[in-house]
Parts: sequence; C-alpha cells; structure tokens
Amino acid sequence: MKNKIVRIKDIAEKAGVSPGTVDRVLHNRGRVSDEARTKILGIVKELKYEPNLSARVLGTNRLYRLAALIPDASVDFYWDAPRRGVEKAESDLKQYGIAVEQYIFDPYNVDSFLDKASQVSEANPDGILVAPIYYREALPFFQDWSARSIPFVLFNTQLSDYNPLSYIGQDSYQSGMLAGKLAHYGQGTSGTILLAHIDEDISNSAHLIRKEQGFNDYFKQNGLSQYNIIRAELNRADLSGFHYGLDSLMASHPDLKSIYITSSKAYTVATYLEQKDITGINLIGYDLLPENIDYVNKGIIRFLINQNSKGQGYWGIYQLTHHLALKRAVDSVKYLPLDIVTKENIEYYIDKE
Amino acid sequence: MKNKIVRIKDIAEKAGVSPGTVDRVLHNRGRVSDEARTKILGIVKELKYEPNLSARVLGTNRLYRLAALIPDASVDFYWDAPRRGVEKAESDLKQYGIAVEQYIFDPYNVDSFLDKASQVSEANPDGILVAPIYYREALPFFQDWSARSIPFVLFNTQLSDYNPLSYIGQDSYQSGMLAGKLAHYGQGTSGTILLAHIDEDISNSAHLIRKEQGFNDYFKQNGLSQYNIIRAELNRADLSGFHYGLDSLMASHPDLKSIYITSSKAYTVATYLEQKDITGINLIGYDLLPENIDYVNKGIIRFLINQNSKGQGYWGIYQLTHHLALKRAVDSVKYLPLDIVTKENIEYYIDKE
DNA sequence: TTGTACGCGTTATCAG
DNA sequence: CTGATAACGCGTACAA
Repeated sequence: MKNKIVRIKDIAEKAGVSPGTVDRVLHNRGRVSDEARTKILGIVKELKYEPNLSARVLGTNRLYRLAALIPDASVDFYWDAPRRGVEKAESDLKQYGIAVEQYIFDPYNVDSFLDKASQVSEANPDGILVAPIYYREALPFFQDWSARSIPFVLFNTQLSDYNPLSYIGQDSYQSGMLAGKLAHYGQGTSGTILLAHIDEDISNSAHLIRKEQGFNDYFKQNGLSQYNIIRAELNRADLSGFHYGLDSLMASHPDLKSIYITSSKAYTVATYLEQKDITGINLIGYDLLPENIDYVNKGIIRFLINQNSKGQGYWGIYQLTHHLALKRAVDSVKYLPLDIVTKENIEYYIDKE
Repeated sequence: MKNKIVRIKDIAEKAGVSPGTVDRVLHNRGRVSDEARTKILGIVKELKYEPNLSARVLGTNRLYRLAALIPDASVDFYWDAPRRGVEKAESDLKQYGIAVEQYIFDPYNVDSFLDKASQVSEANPDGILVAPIYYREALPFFQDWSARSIPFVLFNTQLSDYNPLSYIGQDSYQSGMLAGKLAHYGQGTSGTILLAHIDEDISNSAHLIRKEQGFNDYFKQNGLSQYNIIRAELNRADLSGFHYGLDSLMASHPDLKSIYITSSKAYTVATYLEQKDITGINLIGYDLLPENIDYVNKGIIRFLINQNSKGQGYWGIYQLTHHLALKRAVDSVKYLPLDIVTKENIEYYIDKE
C-alpha cells in the first residue's frame, strides 16, 4: 500500500515521451506538439503529479533578489517589527534561493520615499515588498512595477490599484469596529469617547480613514447614540500644542470615558495622563511597542490591538518566495487576526528571542 | 559581492581532505583522525557552513513515519481542529519525507486510550504526537518511548515526565488568570463568580487544575475579596441533574455576574441560559467550536479564549518533522497565545478554507 | 582511516 | 519539435 511519489519520469514513461518534453509542457515553454501536450496533461491530472520542491530548488540554482521598501525604525520604532519579520523570513527561507535587500525610507518625508522607491525600480529586483504609507506617491511605482511584471506585495496599508500579488495586514475597518467595542465595553451607558490621530497625514493614509469609519459605525450600528463621539488630530511636532490640545479636550468633556488612538502612538497620551495624574480613562491603542507595553503593565493603557507587524513583514517575504521560487499559488489577501492584548495575556504576544 | 553558499565540497578542499571525511565529521560517524576532525570543525565554524536542506531531503530518500495519538472528534468535536492541523501539516511537510498515521481514541474511555497507545508502541514509529489527556495512564508509554528513543511531542496538556521533545499549547495557569480578568472586567465591584468544569475527570487532568489555580489567583492577587468565587463540577451524562445543578446555583446566587467554563463546553451553559431566557450573565469559555461561535454571535457567550487547537496539531507535526527530517533544533515548549475572541473579531480566528 | 562514485527529482542546455 | 545528459548539494555504499 505504498503511496509512490509521482515523478516527471513516471509521466514521461507512461506518455511514451522523454522527461524533457514533460517539463516543457508543465512550464509552458511551448514547442511541443499538441498531441503530446494533451496526452501529458491528461496523465498529470490522472496521477495527481505534484512537483518535488526540494528537487526544484536544487535544480534551478537561481537567486531571487527581493526588495523590501520599508520605513526607518530609528524614526518611528513601530517599523522595527516588520524589519525583524523580514529578516527572520529571509533567514528561514534563504534555503529557497532568495536574498532580501532593504530600502529604508523616512516615514515623515515623502521625498525620502520617492528616492528609495526609485532605487528599488532601478535595482530591478525579482519581487518587492512595500509599505505604501504614501498613497498618491506610491501609485506611479505600482504602475511601473506592474508594467514590468515585477510582483509586489503590500503590507500595513491595503490598496488594490495595479493588482498587487498580495496584501498582508489587518482589515482596518474591522479593526476600528473592534476598537469601538473595546472603547464602549464596561463604560456605563453614556459619555464622551474620543478618537485621536497622532502625527498623521490623514488624507493620504487610506488605512486610518477606514479605521475611523469602522469605529463610528460600531456606535451607529449598535444604536449607541447616547455616546458623544468626538475626534481630534494631534501633532507632537508642536509639543506644547499637543498638551494644550489634550488639556482643552479634557476640560470641555468632563465625561470622557475612552480614548482610541488610531496608531501605535497611544503611549504619548498615556504619558500625558500619567503626568497629569488622570485615572479612570479607558485608553486603547495599537501595537506592542516597548513604551506601550510599559503602560499596559502599569494599567494606563487598557487594551492594545496587536497588528502583528513582525508577522506582516514575515508573511510578505514568505508570499514572494512561494510565488517566485516555489511557484506556488498565494492568497491575494492575508488578513491577520485582530489580537486583543491586555496585562494578563501580553506576555504571550511579546516576541521571545 | 556574491554571497557564495558554502558546500561540503568547499570545506573539504580548504581542509585538504575529501567530502566524505567532512561528512563523517559533521555526522559523528567516528573513524576520523583527530587532526582532520579539529581542522574540519574549525573551518566549518569559520565559514559558517549550513547544510542545504533541499539537497539533504533529496539525498536521504527516507520516509519518516509519525504517529498522531489523538481523541475522536466524533465523540467530542473539540478534537476536530487538532486533527485538521495534523492533516494540514502533513500535506505541507510531506515534501520532507514524512507520513502521519492517526490513532484515534475515545476521550471518555481510558481503555480506548490504552489500546491505541499500545498500537502506537507496536507500530514503532519514528516520532509521536500525543494529547495526554489521561495523565496516569500515559506515563508508562512515555517511559517506553523514551527508553526506545522515540521522540514524542505533547499537546493540549503539559507534562514534563520522561522528557518529551516538546510541548505545544497554552500556559494553563495564565489562561485561568486571563479568564479571571475577563470574568471580572466591567462587572461592578462585587458579586458571585462561578467556575465550572463540565464532563471532566478533574483529578486526572493536569491542565484543568492549573486553570483553576490561575483563576483563583487572579482574584487573590488583585485583592478582589469582595467577590464570591464558587466552583462546580457538572456532568451532562445526567442531563436533568445538569439542569438542576444550574437551577440551584442560579437560585442560591442571585448576584451571579460571570460564569467561567474551563473547557470548550461553554455552549452547554449558553443553551441553558437561552432556554431559561436569562440575560446579563458574562459567560466565558474556550475554543471556536461551531456551537460556541453561534453563541458568541448571539451575544450569549461574551468572550472565548482561543486555544488555537488546530495550530497545536500543526505545530506538533512541524516540530517532529524539523527534528527528524531536517535535523533542526526545536523549542522544548511552544506556548501559543491566549487569544481573546469576541463578536467583533471572531471572524479573523475562524479558519478560512 | 579515507576517497570515489552514484542516486535523489528537477531544470537547462545541446544536439538531433 | 524532441531526447539525452549534465548539473545542483548531500548522503551513503563501496573500494582503497
């Protein structure tokens, strides 16, 4: 009852041709008679042939050069995790003949993005992983890569222009909805709830807009009209303005119950609350930055929604590798879970090693 | 600037010996002169040689037979997920020359376990994955496998007797703590909270005992002595007794706030609450069984802690494969995250496909 | 104690 | 259009 593995040679024998011909059929390198082709394809189906990936990798002794176009972690530490994910994937998958070159741009500087993206285009890699945080500016590059048939994978920000190979990340709308639930849960029956963007250019950031929609819709869909939902855009470039803005929000809304920060910057508000010794506010944010972890453990941040940004980097490289080196089909969208992180379970989300 | 891959042949050349000798050193097959050995090992370190797994798999054309000793999903549907995980891993990893044979036992019948475990021992597999839900009865088998140097991986229940290759699953104690937090969160300042085991033989189930400890310690450590924590062991074998037990618990504790079910059986209590039209109780349980998912969506189960049981099966086979076929080091404990699942994020935990 | 030669399944090249 | 054949890197049997 041995389940023999079907090899190309087996197919060739059964079809009365040589392995070379089978190979040409399987890879559509043309120049095969129609009768041979149909016969071979039939046998392939019948025998359920599956290529041996080890042999494939060994045989095609080819190096695929991947480019990772990601923001600078020394400017915004949020981007440290994706970088580590990319590096872990590279080390796990280099067996399959991939090498990743990182192109690091300044997330607060469009020109830097344009510059690095151009470098990627010039380098003519075999595949690209990119965090398209600048929507408008990214589009021409997508067009270029698309025209040159260079597969590219998006992470962090979901866009579907020019048909990316894949998107890796969260469903931003649902993420906002979940934040609404967490902001609402256990907060009594009425009050003010604040949504705040920090240091962001909203109009050019598709994913933040979708988070905001989801958040608002949570309250609408659940008929929670007794809550007063307000929004703010705060910027730490002007630190006194940042504090002043928070001061006046607190003053004008004494019934403030929850604050939802749409990015990984919840720790900035936590610092403010701590300094002013304000307690009893349900603070919700994103991502396991060291500062955020601290404030979760202190009880000042109540919930973090984990975006698994390391996983986003990892899976991005993973998808490119599977597509290019292993010639496997990949999902065009890979939504990662909306993990709820609290003091009690945070340890199991922090990267060991 | 090409990062050339280091092959055995390269090392041999540099050491002035033949590839065969290098191979003998790398695999400790002895019969190598000491000077050759030290020289080769030095070069291996220096050049950071890493074996090419594709070539290895292709070369050693060996089949590793793995045994999966898991409970019957048709008796308790909880075990469907691990089985699917095992099967997915088998399909993902069969490239590396593994084949998994399943040995399915009845989770409510010790004899069935003993029978199947004996079959596993007789089959003399290369590696074993087992859910040791019967503690006492599992030990002699561990001893046997250990003596025969058959690596075995535990999942679902953490035991450390006889040195398993690895444990995959949750930290049960922390899981209980998290349940305490969820049972407490947003429930006012006092009241009764119930912990219930359903259909379980507690004394022989190490993980349930640890969950209970964690749960109790949450309230102790946070000084929540104003809560009245009670416990119950319920059994559906006697269904009217099951209902009667719940009836009397409800009657004698009108201030009941939360119910924590230590297993995947929360749906049974949800059904009861639904039938009796009791609302306002914060019900917490485990795992994304179809029935539980239903009750989360209906709002009767408030929180589920996801134990990622499919992942447990998957990673178990994964660890065995990496250890045996790829000869890679594996972690001796792999704690999976304590995922908090609510109506709003449940979709991202339900298996697609 | 050591070296050599072959096979694993696939791909790529070259000759027909 | 097709068939034969040489890699790819490792493991192993056999010869020296």
